[in-house]
Amino acid sequence: MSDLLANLNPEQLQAVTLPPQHSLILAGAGSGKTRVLTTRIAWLVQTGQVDPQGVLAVTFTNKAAKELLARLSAMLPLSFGHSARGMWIGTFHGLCNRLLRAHHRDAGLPQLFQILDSGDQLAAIKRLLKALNVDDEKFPPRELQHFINAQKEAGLRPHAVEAWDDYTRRRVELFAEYEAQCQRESVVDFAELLLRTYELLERNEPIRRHYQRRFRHILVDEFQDTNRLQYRWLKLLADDGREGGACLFCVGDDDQSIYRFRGAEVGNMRDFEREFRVANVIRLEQNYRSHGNILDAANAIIRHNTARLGKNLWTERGAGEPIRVFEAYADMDEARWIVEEIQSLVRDGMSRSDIALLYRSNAQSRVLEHQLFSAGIAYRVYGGLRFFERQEIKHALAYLRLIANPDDDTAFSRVVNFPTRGIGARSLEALQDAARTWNASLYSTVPHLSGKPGTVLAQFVRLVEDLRRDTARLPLPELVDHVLDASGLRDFYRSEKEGQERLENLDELINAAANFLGESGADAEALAQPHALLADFLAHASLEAGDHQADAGSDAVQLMTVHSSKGLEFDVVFLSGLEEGLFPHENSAVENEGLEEERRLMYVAVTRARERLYLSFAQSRMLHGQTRYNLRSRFLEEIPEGLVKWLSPPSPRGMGARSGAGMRVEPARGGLAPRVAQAPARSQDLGGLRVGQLVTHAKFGQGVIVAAEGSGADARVQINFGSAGVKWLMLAVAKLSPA
DNA sequence: ATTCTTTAGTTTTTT
DNA sequence: ACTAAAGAAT
Repeated sequence: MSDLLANLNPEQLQAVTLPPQHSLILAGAGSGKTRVLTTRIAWLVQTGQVDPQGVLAVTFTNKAAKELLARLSAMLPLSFGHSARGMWIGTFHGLCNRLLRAHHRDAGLPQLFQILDSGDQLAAIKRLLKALNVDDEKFPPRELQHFINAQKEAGLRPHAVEAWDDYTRRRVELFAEYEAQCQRESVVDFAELLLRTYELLERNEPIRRHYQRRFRHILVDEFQDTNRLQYRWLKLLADDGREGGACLFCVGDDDQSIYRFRGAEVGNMRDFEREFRVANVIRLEQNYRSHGNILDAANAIIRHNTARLGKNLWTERGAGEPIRVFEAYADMDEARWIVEEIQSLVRDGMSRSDIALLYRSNAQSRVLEHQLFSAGIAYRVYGGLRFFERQEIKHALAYLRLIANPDDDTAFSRVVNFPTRGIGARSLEALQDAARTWNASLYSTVPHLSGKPGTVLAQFVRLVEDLRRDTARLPLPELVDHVLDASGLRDFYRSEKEGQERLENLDELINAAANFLGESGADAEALAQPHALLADFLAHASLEAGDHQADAGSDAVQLMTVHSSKGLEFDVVFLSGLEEGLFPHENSAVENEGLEEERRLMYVAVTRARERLYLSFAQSRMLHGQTRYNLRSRFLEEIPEGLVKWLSPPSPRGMGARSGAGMRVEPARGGLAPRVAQAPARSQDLGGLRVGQLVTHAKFGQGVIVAAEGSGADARVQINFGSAGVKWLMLAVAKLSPA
């Protein structure tokens, strides 16, 4: 046990050994958050304060859950008499799935209910709109999806939604129709998993009491990312914080809350503190990751935010290197410079996988990839399609879903004519109409159909019936294998010219099934029911879409958005595109507190770096097919000058005023040919001004000329004033002077 | 049923 | 500029 607590700093030790009371741990970036969480659990168990089955640990991602479990298993070896077995460790959605399977009857669901991922949900909504003859221009499916999820996350069923206008009233009706459709098809979307579980616990006292008594300690990771419903869910399980309820131990960092746009509610941290009368708030401020200069920069940036719980990171490591800042003429030059810098780092012995290239939006990866590719540097982009989201995998899963649950109309529609078997839109429309009148699923309506469409469809139904019969006694991997062949999917992709990779992925699906079987620890009884096991596998596929296509093993430079870099760390970090409009993103200006979220994002980006941090921006950048001229990001201004080393001489504020001369750090070769943007011919008469130039306006301050039109007395210029916005000004009226 | 054409959208993403 | 998805034509 002394082992367990050794090497913790005083704050970490305090957090780990807190008495059984509600606690909030404000864990700064790199402060050993996961360590505190795992050690706390291990300590509680080893000191006999709680049985493993009294522990519930909730995370947001499967990755985090796995890491928690792995580290706990290492800390609590079986020989000690305790182990991680019996604990409930998982994501909110994973745990809800588990609860709903266990109590499906009380939750009003069939045992083999299926889970819709976002794509499935969207398809289901589109199908619904079509069936109800709703104009999808007036009610865009995506918007409706967002609306429905927002209601569910607010804990509202259709009857409880307040609608003041006709439009919302109609959306609420559609919400109700959507719910009816899901119930009919025995499917559950992500938000429904949470809401259903919440309602189950709220309405069913015996079940609620059972879990309230069982879980003595509830630990929550990344608490700043919880949404309203998740917070209420926790409150319910912890019996509202009452005497005798579970202890809540929430770990989070309000400064790293970057998912407001998808419903995360930082306010939950304050609410938790108040509603649970949290006496123990512990700040973990010692950072074990980054050098001093990097931390100082991060602290300086985040200090500009007002709504904070307050925290200041410090380190015992030295100041380290200054932060390197580079200004490029164009996005291409920026990328080229980054690549040259990487080449020199690699020459000095740095491994590529210790280098990360971060950017605000995915579109920015293109230029970087292009330059890396030409230079022959191995790189890996995070954030593409994930395994279970691939087309061929989704098709295979749809067949499997039909075996487990023939009423799943989403799965039915997906593969009824894939591979094509002559079932066109007309036949399907007839089937949909019939299904509506019979109030039954598409699958079960087929026998009621007559005529030619009836016979082709009946063949499809027979195919699925055969699949179900022939796989009833097969082990899961063989079951999948059989379905791939009998469905014709394999044949289809074999005949496709580009089908090779898809075939490999299909084989990989068999491996995934085998792995799942191995990890599930299914006993003989479970093995005897392959179709129940199949339902579990399908839930797994929906809940865990698989890794992004990144081979962790290979030595490649890592490219990703700032969002997906959260939780990771690298020796060297390049943060590119630090320009107004890009980072902070222009859309954030109109959002409530949007700028503060952007700043938190910047804070996350900066704190990813261990040793060295590069910040760069470009005067001009191609975006949506147009060259844009941006000012440099205000976040750069927020870093104290003393921490920074300019690799190019700093221009007044932003850019444009400088010509190509005087670049202090010359790139090895290729050069950064001064690439002053060519103004369009029609805008030459601008009295000495040109597109891309930096100017000063009495009221709006400094800005950069983005475009121009007209001439003489009519000449107008469009100027990007950064925080003051983008404006069209008459040259004759506005007093502009070159900055 | 396949192939060509048009159109809209293009911040961030997990479950 | 580029893509994905819907629509129209063959």
